[in-house]
Amino acid sequence: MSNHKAKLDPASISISAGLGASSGRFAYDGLERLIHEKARLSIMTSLSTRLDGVLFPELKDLCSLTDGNLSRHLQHLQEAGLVELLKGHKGNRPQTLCRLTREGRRRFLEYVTVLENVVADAVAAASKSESDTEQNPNPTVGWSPA
Amino acid sequence: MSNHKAKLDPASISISAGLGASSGRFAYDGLERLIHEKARLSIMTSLSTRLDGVLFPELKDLCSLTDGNLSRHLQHLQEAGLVELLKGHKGNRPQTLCRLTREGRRRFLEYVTVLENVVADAVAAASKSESDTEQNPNPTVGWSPA
DNA sequence: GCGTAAACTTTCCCAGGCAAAGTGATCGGG
DNA sequence: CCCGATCACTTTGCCTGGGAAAGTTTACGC
Repeated sequence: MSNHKAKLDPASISISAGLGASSGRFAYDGLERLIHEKARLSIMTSLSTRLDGVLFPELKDLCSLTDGNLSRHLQHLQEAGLVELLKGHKGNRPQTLCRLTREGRRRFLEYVTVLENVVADAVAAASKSESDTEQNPNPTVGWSPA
Repeated sequence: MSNHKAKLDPASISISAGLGASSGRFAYDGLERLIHEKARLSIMTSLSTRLDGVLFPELKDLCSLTDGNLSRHLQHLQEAGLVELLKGHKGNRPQTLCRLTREGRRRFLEYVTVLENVVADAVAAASKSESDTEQNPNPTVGWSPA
């Protein structure tokens, strides 16, 4: 009677059994930090809808960012080669046009693919739980609370 | 210096004219930091697929996190009331069962809804650009690079 | 009983996000 | 004309908080 040392309660792994749950099933390695950050995700999404570019002030509004933060994040993205900042002037005022680079577009699309997986996982879980019992007040059998 | 050309170029603002871009179209306010953070997003998604809860070690594998980081993030989520940590023991080893609270489930679902919007925006942009010209090497007419 | 391993917790460091201040040009008013 | 306001950014600085590493406690092997 090896009450200890036993594997996990079979019930608890049965769900993932079919998948042969690999090491990091929910690790989402592809969610690179550079894009994932909320402010930058805003920027990238905005720019992806406007491949011809967006001017700094408008982008600021679209993302609801302050001047400083937008500037900073754009620098990061530029250094990483995801966006290009075309600095010109209208009249004599500076006028920066922000645009995705080809690489930026590629990386963003990659990122979004992973996001789709996250959403898919979450939605699958949500729809499954609808048919399930909501929450089991008495989890894993034979498990003793403190 | 002596360089004054005080003439506004109407062409350069024409781009944004059509949309009447609302304040924060791509701000995604609903992406709360607490959940959005990659590691925590992993945790929340994992737990959402297993409402009966997941044991610490398995969760660690699912998310590919180190002990320390998982512990830390779980604490955050617990303090915020999104997860509950049921500490018991199997044999005499400590055994922590991690589970979404009802509130956690609600908030996660909310979050995912926003994520779906992000994905939808990105996908819409991607499909649109397929039919468009890829990238215009010569943007905004009448706009002068530095 | 001593080292190793499992199952966490705690501590520390520093990247980086956000806000506030700075810059430099242009416009408006008196 | 000169002073202040405004636009379009850039720079600086603080301080959160994420991640690695070290610490702790109990159990098992030899």
